[in-house]
Amino acid sequence: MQSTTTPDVAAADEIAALNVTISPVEKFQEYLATKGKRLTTERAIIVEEVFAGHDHFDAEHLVARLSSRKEGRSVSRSTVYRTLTWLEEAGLLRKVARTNDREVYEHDYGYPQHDHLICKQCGELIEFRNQAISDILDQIANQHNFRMEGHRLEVYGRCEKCCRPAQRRPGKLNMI
Amino acid sequence: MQSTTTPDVAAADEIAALNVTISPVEKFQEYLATKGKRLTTERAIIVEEVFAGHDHFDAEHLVARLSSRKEGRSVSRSTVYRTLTWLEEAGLLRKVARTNDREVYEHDYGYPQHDHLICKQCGELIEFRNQAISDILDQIANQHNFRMEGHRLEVYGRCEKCCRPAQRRPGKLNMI
DNA sequence: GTTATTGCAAACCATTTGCAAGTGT
DNA sequence: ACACTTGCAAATGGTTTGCAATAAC
Repeated sequence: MQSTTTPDVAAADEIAALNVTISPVEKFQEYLATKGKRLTTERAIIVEEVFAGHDHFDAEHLVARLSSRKEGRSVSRSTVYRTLTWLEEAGLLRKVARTNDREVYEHDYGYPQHDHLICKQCGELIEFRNQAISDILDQIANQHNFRMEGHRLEVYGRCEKCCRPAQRRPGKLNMI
Repeated sequence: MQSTTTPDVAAADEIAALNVTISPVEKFQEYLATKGKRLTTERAIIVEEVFAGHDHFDAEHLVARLSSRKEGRSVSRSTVYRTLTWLEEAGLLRKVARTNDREVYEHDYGYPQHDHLICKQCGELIEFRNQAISDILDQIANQHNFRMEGHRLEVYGRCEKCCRPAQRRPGKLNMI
């Protein structure tokens, strides 16, 4: 998993408040149907694994967790990649960053809109939410007669820990 | 080159107004010096080529323009890639998007801060500037004791042309 | 003369794809 | 039966890197 700072408690409440009427699997099922595709065992397994927590993750993480599972069927790398693509199209996931040359995904269904501060040193993703930015983007898109479908905002820099001149070993997991 | 919509005329004025005291090459030279690196002929050629216009471009574009030049020395693919990395670190360029699996660069020196609307259908990059967003980001970074060094905001969707139901052949250059 | 740099070709590596065997309806 | 899927292994393709020859100071 990606090291992650989860937002404040208020966020958790809001998540609960979101009117998630159907489960991720059902939602995916629904999307697949519109494309004449099927909800196979493998696809269901992947969706369940992905929505078991709400951490950020990349394809490799998923492959690692699914390709060697003891209980139940295991899922191949190709299928993971193929399914991630459908999940993104279905609006269940979105790519939010690129770390260590890998696309990082996170939930886009049943989870409030937000963006990230990304630490160049330790790679930590810090979530933040800001309605004003979304509003401004709507407005800008309108001005340009642009039909906005989504956005990706990555703020780069150094996180609090990595800024403090070496005390108790700041993170130095990845990146330069 | 990348298909690009240049900002309004006011922007051009503002560019001129920016107090660019030293040329990109000099600025690069300066940075290289701090790293004990040298400003070689190849590096100068690359910087000049890159700052000849202010279009968006990717490594491949540059390689194409520089590896087969008749006049003057030609520059190899490796050197182009290596130099792009230094130029980014030097603050002369920044990566603004990823199109067709390639990183897209643009000037970050002598050019006002802005972001882009990216058409998923034709790949066009439409620039827009908005001070409010920058201000909000400053504020958010502060709240998290995050030392912001830059950001990358990509707004995805369909551009005006590609939204209009097929009249005079909308762009369909790349992407899906 | 050192030390950094270039160019070439080979290596990398995340992601994609062809294809034969398998599965859902 | 028929179309969609899977898994494997091989291919892709942008980017990086090892290394011997070359250039900058």
